Amino acid sequence: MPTIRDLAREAGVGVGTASRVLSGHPHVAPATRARVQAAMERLGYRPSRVARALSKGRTQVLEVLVPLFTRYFYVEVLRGIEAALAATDYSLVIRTIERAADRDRAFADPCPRGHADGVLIVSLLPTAELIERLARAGCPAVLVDAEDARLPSIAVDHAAAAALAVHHLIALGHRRIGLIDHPEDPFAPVYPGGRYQGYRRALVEAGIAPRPEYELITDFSPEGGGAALERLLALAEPPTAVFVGSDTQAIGVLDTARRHGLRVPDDLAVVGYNDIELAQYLGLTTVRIPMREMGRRGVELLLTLLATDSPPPAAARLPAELVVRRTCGAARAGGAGMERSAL
Amino acid sequence: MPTIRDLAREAGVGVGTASRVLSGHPHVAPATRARVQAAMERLGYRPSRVARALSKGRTQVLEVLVPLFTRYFYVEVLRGIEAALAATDYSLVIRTIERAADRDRAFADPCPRGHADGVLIVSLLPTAELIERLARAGCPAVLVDAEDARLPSIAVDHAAAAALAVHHLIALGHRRIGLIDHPEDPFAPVYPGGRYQGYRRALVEAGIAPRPEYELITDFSPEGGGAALERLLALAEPPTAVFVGSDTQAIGVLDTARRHGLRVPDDLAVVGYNDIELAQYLGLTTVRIPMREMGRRGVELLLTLLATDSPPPAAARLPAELVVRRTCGAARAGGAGMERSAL
DNA sequence: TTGTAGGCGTTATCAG
DNA sequence: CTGATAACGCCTACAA
Repeated sequence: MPTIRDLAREAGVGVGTASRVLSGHPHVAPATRARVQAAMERLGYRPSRVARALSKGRTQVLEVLVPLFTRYFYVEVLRGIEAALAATDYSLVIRTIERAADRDRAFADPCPRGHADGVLIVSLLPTAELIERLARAGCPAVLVDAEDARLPSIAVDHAAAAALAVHHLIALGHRRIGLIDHPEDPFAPVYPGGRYQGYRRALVEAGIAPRPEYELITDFSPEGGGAALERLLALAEPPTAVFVGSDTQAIGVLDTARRHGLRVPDDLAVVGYNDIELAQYLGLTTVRIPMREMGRRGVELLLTLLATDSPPPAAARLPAELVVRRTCGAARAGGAGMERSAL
Repeated sequence: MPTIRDLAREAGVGVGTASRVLSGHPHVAPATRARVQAAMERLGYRPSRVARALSKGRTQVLEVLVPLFTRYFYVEVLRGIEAALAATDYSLVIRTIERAADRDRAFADPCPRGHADGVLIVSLLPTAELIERLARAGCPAVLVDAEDARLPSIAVDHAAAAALAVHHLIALGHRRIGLIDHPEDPFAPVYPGGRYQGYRRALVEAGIAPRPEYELITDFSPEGGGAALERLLALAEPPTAVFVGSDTQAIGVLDTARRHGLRVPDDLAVVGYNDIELAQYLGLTTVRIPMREMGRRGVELLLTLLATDSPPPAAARLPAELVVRRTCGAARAGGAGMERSAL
């Protein structure tokens, strides 16, 4: 592999000049520039990113810390990040945190001496130690789908989003509304009980007394959702509607309802959470969380921090949105699209 | 940020010694090693990855080129890659190729002068130019879900996998079998018509004459699948079974069938392709493609190339597997699990 | 076993 | 406008 020295020799110029044309510096004679470019072509020369990084103190790499690669939610966030980065010349290194040990390892040394100019922390709560370390290393970081007063962030008010769903069910006349939720990831208690709080708040605001037996926490899976519904149906006075903390669990809820001969939404109204792709094919009414948007905005914020000398730390909250489909019983009369019929 | 020089001074040793304990070199006196480690602790010293990379000529970074971040298939492959890498101290930089232009840009400069020690190319066919460039740069590369004689690869025989599905339908007594497939990604014609070939081959082997009007190519989406089925149903003699080139399209097929009052599998048997997570909840019979496994094996192969001096180029083919569920009409009598009932 | 010096490929500084 | 030359932080002989 030719180095910049080879390039300079080939072009008959000094390395300084060669470097200048590489970096697109202005003060180079057009003729000289052309000579160097021709030499580049001949040699098939490509500058070394690492050498450049060492010299400039910038790697042109952003790192993202994200839990559970597989989950649709995170993939969508990543997608937003990726899209926002495509236009820039930053590379993206992704680090998945699946176990608490991973978290500690990743948090032990983020960009500091590492290879990244900045970090995007998704749905994870940084430890005080990490924050301190980042600050000391002058490594900008932004939180996505998480909040901490010490760091800029792009988040969603999950309590408000959940309340949206429950208010909707109340408006449809339901008084007995169950909650089927999933536990927060143990190592990522980003919004402890956010949805639960929103659920409770909505009930209270409507003057409905919460019933503890209606509030269930189960696995983040269709099976988990189905099992929870079984328990609700076994009650002396089962709910007439359920708010499910994830569309994934809602799949199991719908399935179990159908197996019990319950008509959705007539016998049981169901509202999910997240608005995964599948939701529309199930006709699932759900709360749309702006996943890609959060990723995109997170990148924008981080790039701003990177560019600006005086980092303006900010905390933005994106709105969630209720998507009304078939399973809540409030579908608009018209438009019998595919979304109305899958279950 | 302290450098290795600060560390050496703090520990009262030379930089050489400091470097040796950092790299875990053997010839260091235990007492000296302890002193250096204590100094590391005090200073909160972290070695610079870029400096090390420049010096050693190794970045400890692997790059993966993958089309369409969003697609379940690729996410699964990435997941396999990620899992295999978690145990190592390699980082992963992901580059998504969404447009032909992206492809050219990424192919223009892979690891060569870049920041990666090796490349994983997923479901993409490298140009001759890229292969040549990789070779010249001594940058190992492996193909995942793609094949090229000049590069080691981990792939699946999509024609054989498709034949698996069609043979199954034939064995169930079907003679009129339709094909609903999606176009290969225009810039990634990895297995041109692989599924189509398998479909045709299976028919021919069973002595069934192919009917061109049964062979449809539509969008990679549920809507695309649904629309295709509409066309098949409009035929004078509609098929009694369809093999669908992706589970995503099969979702639309099932939905459309139901809307037409067709019972699946009695009136129409359906077999999908890929075995996405949702397939089990739809009771969809499908062909399981070992997505994660391909990713994992790809990494293993690449790491071997990286470690070995004499790169043993290999080409492995992983077997696909038919997953029999409800939509083909061959479900086993027992076990009425959730998978049997979602539609 | 340990310290010193040279080099990895660029960029930035500073004379010319 | 251009050409040397000193960093950048680390690793690896080589010498002690």
